[in-house]
Amino acid sequence: MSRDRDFSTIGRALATPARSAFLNLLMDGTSRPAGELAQAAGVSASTASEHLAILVEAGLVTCAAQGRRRLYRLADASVAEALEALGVLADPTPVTGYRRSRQAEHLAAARFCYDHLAGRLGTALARAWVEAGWLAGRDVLALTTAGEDGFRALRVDVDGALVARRPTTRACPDWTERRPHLAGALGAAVGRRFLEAGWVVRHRAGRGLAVTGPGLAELRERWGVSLRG
Amino acid sequence: MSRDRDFSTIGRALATPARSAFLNLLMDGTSRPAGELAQAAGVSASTASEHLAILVEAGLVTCAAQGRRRLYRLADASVAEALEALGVLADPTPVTGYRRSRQAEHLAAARFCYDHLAGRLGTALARAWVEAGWLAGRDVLALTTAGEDGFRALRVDVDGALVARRPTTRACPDWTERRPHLAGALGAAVGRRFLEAGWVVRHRAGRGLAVTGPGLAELRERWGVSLRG
DNA sequence: GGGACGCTTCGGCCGCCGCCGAAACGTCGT
DNA sequence: ACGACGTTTCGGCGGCGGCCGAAGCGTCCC
Repeated sequence: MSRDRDFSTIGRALATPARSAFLNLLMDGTSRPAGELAQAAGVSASTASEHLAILVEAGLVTCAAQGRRRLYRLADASVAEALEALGVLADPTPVTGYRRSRQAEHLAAARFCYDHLAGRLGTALARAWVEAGWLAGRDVLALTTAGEDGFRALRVDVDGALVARRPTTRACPDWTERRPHLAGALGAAVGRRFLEAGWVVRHRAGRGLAVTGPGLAELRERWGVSLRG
Repeated sequence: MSRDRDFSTIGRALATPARSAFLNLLMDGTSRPAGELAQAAGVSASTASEHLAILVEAGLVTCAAQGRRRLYRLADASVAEALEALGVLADPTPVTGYRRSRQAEHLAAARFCYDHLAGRLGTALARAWVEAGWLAGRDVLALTTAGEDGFRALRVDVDGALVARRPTTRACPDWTERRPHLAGALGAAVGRRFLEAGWVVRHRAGRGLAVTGPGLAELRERWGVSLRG
């Protein structure tokens, strides 16, 4: 069975709560220093370092030195996709402590899922773009010709997304909402454009996104998108 | 971070070569007794029983008693999808022994990927159906209106696939070919139809498919599909 | 250059887990 | 009813791996 895949090595890499926590923290596509990951996961710096080495060894995470810090991030979009698929199977971890609620609410509103918009913002946009005829297939989110023009008008790099090596569009299951949001090369291009235009801003330390005033008004006017829970 | 997913429990479930081998054996959607899995993975019956209990506990496989035997199978299509996504990251296990070559060749030609056709057969069909205009998007495989009629003419249950809870179509990365094959509700409907019509037959003990004479001729005539490597 | 800082490496401890054989349990066939 | 068979449970062994503190290494800052 030379076609068999070895799930055990990757499985081992995922198999501890600390490493799972690290991956969750990195799933928004950000780069984070080892110390921050250690503190967030509640392990000592030395333990975190060992865990991170294992994740790098497994090819799930890459490390970039920046001065005396080392920044870790997911290795690849395919890693994020695999973790998303696994997340569909995994139960959400129980809420620990009441301080989480505001934070969780914040994340549910708008966040990045590796390189594309997720949360209520991501799913609402996907829904709106399907209704506008820009994307076809409620659960497929295929780009239509109308969508090509529409996204171009938003100054999203549609042409780059059309010739990218990975699929132009992909429906990514949103863990907090029940609906998919837009991923794939176009999803990433949309995310870049939203950041570049300042419609969303990455939250400093946290994982969420702030939606700026003009962006929020634009969203509500054009697509009837509301971020109310 | 109540949105976090616990990858560690599922990771543990995947984290041994024996359990990885079991999942590989079950990825074609078949149900297999514990003893067969034990023998295939090269562990004792008692060890296999423990491993299978762990996989059941993790929700990855289910167990159905049949007489004095117990048949194990993947729990769900979402499990197969997650394993596919993980398989993209995982290296293929090294070929062990030359006897594998015929077997591997056999699997590369045609096999089931949980509930849909894969291997050269699956990817060639997907390509042909894109060229025929039945599916749109080389890497998306969205169903077109022409495709609805076409698949109906093949007596594939298109309408069931259109209203299924899961996406109608999904592009599933084929590990042996470089191209995607058709998955999702329609992929499963196509697989059922091919079995029902006798165009393909599940191989007795192995994981491959036999393509029957009439089916093969039909494939070649209608879609120019060849199974030659 | 000296000290603070971030990270990794090392050594040692402890617990978990994979492995097996033997025994128990339930089912099938005669 | 009895033995054969498939599977699970149990007990015990051995090794891997997660955890930490201390020490080592490189970088930044005054």
